[in-house]
Amino acid sequence: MARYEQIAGDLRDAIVRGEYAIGAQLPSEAELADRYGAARGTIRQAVAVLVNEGLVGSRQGARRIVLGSERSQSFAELHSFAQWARSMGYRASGAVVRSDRRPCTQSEAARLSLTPGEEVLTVLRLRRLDGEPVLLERTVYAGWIAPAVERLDPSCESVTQELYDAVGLVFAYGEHLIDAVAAGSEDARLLGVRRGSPLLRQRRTTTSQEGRPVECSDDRYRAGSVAFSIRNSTSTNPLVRRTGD
Amino acid sequence: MARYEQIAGDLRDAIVRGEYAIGAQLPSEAELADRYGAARGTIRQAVAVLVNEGLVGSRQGARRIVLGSERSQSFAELHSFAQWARSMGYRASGAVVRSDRRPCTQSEAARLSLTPGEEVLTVLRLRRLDGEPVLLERTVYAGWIAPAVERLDPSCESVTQELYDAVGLVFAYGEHLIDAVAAGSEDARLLGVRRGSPLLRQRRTTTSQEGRPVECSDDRYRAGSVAFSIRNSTSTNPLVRRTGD
DNA sequence: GAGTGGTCTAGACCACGAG
DNA sequence: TCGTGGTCTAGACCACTCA
Repeated sequence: MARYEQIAGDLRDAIVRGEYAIGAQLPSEAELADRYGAARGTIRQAVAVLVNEGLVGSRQGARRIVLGSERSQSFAELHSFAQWARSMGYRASGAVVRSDRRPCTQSEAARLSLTPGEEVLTVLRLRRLDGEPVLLERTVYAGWIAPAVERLDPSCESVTQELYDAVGLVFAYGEHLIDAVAAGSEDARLLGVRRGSPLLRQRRTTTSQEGRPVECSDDRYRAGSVAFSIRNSTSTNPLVRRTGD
Repeated sequence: MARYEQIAGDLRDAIVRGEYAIGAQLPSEAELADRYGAARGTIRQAVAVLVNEGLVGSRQGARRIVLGSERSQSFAELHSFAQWARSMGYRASGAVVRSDRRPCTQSEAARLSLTPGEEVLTVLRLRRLDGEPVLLERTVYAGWIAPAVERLDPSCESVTQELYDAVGLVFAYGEHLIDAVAAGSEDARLLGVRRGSPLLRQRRTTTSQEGRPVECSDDRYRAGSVAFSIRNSTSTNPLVRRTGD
């Protein structure tokens, strides 16, 4: 592990332990450099990690301050519902409801960098948390990955994990659009809610390490089962409002 | 403007103009350093901006690649509905429906770093986009900022802007919890939707530059009016799933 | 093995904040 | 005014990817 990661971890632990209260000042860069025997650049890199996590606030001229003390999830595995569930202590399961090959639409072609009409694989998957249905995924896979997806166990726990094991595919980058929709009749039936009741929708496009679009998906969570959490600051802001589209 | 910001802007423009296609490689750091006459560190800082925006992907050992080409919003003003609306070409308006002082609850005390029972100001505000009601804000302000909030014009366009002008307060940091809920009867009446219809809810806590909690709010968007957009990668991941709470 | 990005150092100057 | 974080440089070594 890199030196700056160790230092970041050390500082994070101190914050989580409550050694620095919320609103309290962190030591200056010079002092930290001294304490850890590292160059100022390394210290800055370490503190930048905490700033990105939203635990620490930073402004030119003033000492850095502690903003929060809650340890967030390990971020590395957002795309895997199963891995997230496990880390939260839930038992995740899933089942393929339907699976079809068909030519892609215009908009799918654009989102997956395909030529219109090229074949894609669509999969409807129901995901459960401790047996409770919470998520309905309507996923469109690019044709080139379709065979590997079709070979998967329909009730496998983690598609992400299985695809990595099978063909070394890593879901590296994602774009997400989050809004609320009313449950359609199929949604309602499978998720066990009333038609028209609120669902949290996450439309995403996932890309491989090489920048190749792999899948796009319309995921619908039962209301009350899951929320998305984001931390930000005026300077670094991952969250963008968009008009519904 | 800093040198690295200029370079980042230059590269971003080139990507947006399509000079680098999606999936294409960016020039190496050495080449960019040469081209811009800057040190490698400065180039790295510039490229890091694009990586954070999700436009560019980066892995050790391989050339950086272009992931997307859509210009995201200027991020600096997330907390201001009005400023976001203006930048999107909409006309924002707002009106205070109700405003009350009362002792804070236990959970509000925790979220705003107050002592239980301390007085807070609660404001119910309806926000419109081009005249259409789209957002209902139920905001709880810490007592120390309440007087400034009460002096505001009830129909002022941007609370953020007005508070900055009036008392120099900057909303610097935020924590957000996003989920979907059914419209209650008050929600339905004010937003002009049916009771029980889906709303996108954003619960947030906002903090001043000094790390002092200012307000927490329950914001509900009419479905279809707005979506939240997020870009991420396996290494830098601002988005965290949480169980509904 | 060559090229590339990731880490780290040591030092400089500047812009901003707080007292 | 002085301490602090923000920017920038120049050079070094390492880990990784890819042909």
